[in-house]
Amino acid sequence: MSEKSLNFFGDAENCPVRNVMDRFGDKWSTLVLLLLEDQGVMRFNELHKTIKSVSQKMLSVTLKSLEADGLILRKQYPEIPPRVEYRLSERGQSLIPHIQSLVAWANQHMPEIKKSRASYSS
Amino acid sequence: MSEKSLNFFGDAENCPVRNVMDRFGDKWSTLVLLLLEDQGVMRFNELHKTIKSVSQKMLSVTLKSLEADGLILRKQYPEIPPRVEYRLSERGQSLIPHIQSLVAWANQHMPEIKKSRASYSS
DNA sequence: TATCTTTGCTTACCAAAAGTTAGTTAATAA
DNA sequence: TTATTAACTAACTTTTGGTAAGCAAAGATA
Repeated sequence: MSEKSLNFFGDAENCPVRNVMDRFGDKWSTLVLLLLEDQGVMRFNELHKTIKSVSQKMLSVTLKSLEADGLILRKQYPEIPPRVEYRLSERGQSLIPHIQSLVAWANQHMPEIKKSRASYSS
Repeated sequence: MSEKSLNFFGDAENCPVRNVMDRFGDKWSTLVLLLLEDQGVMRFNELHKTIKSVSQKMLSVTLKSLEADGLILRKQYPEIPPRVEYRLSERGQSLIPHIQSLVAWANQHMPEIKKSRASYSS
């Protein structure tokens, strides 16, 4: 890092860190990606039932933006009632290990972090 | 993954993915961590000047929560005007590589992602 | 024939969270 | 008298996400 990269910190538009976090810092994106990685192909309602706390609205917003970014693929069958399947794209696949490493770190450190948090307020 | 881990998706409190994203999905945390990794020790105003777009309020909120989680260390000198120094803790250090790998991925794929986004709307 | 069911959404409305801006503080040195 | 530093506060705006309702079209049910 240093030198060149530092310039980015000031500039929101071109900052690589902002680019990551603006994209994956939302409430559901990473969850959907990891779930699709785990399950392969899923329909809308399967996702909805598995991630119990997501609303229909937010699920469809999340899926749409993941599709727009080319991270997942959407396949719609011309049937009624409708059938739509979602799966990871190659690009999405390539992202998974990085998310997983972050999640692994969190799993390992969360107990200590929670302790720190608790003692901080006192 | 599979089996056991899947249960977490439904349950916000214990979901490891939510734990990560609730913590680092905010606008400034990762930026501050990477900057401190790069610079070692920084005072409040140095951070503020380097990350030009952050407001004083959000910078202090961010620093406080990073400190509460034990990811950074704060050293205050009993002077006026005040002098406060921030640096990464060991725990914070251990997180850095994971963030960097995510940022590296983003740098590599952002051009394509932006193309996808642009063509999606049409 | 009428209405209910199914799926994958969309829309309008609302509350809460996050972020912005401007103003305040306190001791000292210039 | 003014600038300095690292905050904090209040008032305000923006963003995010949730709720509840509705829709479309075909097939099943009564």
